[in-house]
Amino acid sequence: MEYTVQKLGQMAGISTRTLRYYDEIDILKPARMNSSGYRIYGQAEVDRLQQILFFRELGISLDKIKEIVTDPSFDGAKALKEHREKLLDKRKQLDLLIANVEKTIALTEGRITMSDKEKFEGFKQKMIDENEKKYGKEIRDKYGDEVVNKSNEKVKNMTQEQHNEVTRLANEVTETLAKAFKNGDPASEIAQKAADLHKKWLTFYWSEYSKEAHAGLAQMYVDDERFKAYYDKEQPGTAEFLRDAVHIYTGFRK
Amino acid sequence: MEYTVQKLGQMAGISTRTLRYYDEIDILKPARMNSSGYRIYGQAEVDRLQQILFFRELGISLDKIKEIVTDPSFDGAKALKEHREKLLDKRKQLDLLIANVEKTIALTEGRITMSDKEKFEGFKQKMIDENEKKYGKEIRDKYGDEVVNKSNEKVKNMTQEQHNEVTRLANEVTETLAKAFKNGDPASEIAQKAADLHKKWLTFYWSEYSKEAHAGLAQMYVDDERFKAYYDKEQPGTAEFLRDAVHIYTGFRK
DNA sequence: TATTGACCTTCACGTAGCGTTAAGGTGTAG
DNA sequence: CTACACCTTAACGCTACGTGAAGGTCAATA
Repeated sequence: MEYTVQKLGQMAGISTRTLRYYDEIDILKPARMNSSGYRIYGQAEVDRLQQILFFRELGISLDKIKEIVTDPSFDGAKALKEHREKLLDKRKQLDLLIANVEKTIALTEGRITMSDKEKFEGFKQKMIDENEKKYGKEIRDKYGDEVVNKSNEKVKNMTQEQHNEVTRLANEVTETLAKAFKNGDPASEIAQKAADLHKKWLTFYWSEYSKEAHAGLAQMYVDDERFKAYYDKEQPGTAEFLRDAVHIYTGFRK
Repeated sequence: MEYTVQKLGQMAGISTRTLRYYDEIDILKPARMNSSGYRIYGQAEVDRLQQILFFRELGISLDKIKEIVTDPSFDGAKALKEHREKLLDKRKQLDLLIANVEKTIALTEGRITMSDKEKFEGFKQKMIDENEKKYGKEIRDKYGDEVVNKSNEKVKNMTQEQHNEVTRLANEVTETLAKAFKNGDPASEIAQKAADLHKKWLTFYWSEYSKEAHAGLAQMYVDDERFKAYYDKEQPGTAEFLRDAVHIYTGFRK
């Protein structure tokens, strides 16, 4: 079977421009050109393109892909591992970014009061770091130990406050869940509220929240006897009920 | 105080090129030019630059930043929220990518046997999706329901196997932890092994693992009575011990 | 057979946010 | 007077293509 740019592109779900570009950078050359200068691809090129697209989906640069697909002795596994490290770093960065953006939103929305603001030790630390970088010792001489000490103190306060809040939330989850369980529908409004409270409670412990992780944790409550017993102690079946509610809440489908 | 490009750049930790670029795109103009055409910045420009760099660190494009810092009535909070959504999408993508890269590594390393390969329903589904996209109905007519059914069956097997494995791991965590607790040092080799096993156990429930989340969960074991009791039921203090071991394991410092 | 319309080709500019020469003027210390 | 550090503008480079523009090719149809 032979293909022109457009046919191959349609098959692979990529543009003709991309194919010409891959030709240009010597990553995928057509099998031959016909008499009119059209690019003609054969089966071997289709296979190679699949490889290329596979690696591309892993976010690997075309340069690396070129090495992988042209040199058969190239250590693809090693490249993949290095790539994984880069991805993990990237995610770490991204998580920090998200946390900072969320804190900023909270600040601008005024959801956090003035005294609360100071609780963002990390945020403040970041500010301090930045200031240090920008103004060197000037600022440190001016505020120095005072700021650091005050800040540490606030962290202690926050921990105390957080603990109160998290305990309150945990109770609320239990209560709401018990009520919801009585009507028996995990999709009901009150059951969904329980799932939402559960999420809020969770976010005190998780630096980042993801629906997948939340759904996974809910499943864990059922799978692990130790946790299951806790949720079931008042009314057997509550663990499953919470799991179902959370799965609906997170949009998770088995 | 007045600054030339280099002085301001050093203060802010950015290059002179960046400052000229910001001038070029009208995001930060110097206060004035001196007789030789040098850029001279004043205090107002320093403040503005700080704002710019702040938003830049949040990963916001210079275009958006321009809107934010030039138009004081611009809804910065809204922009931030939109930006947050983009970041969250990005992280979702990234998580998928990482999962796939890790699966691919496992495959190429042969850590997964042939029969195990088929357990990657998600992976296989991805392959199927790709094939569908590439070859349309051809492939579905050919393999169609057969593949789907077989695949679903495998998932069930996997779930069963996973459950066995996770139960085994949970026991191993408990045993190792009990042994480690006797010598009392959360930094000891055996305590760290317990933390490692705990991580392995966790990864059955979390689609992504992060040290922060792991450390957070460990803290949760202590803070929440319901969980604390489980860990402490054999030997009081085990929950704290596990938390300390995990915090050391993850390199988490309070 | 001429025309239409869908296909193909090669340039070549645009994207974001600067890094990096290159070529040349300015400021100041010795 | 000469170094040498600083400043300027101009312009290409980076990724992985998208998006025309200008023009040739192919198959079907009037």
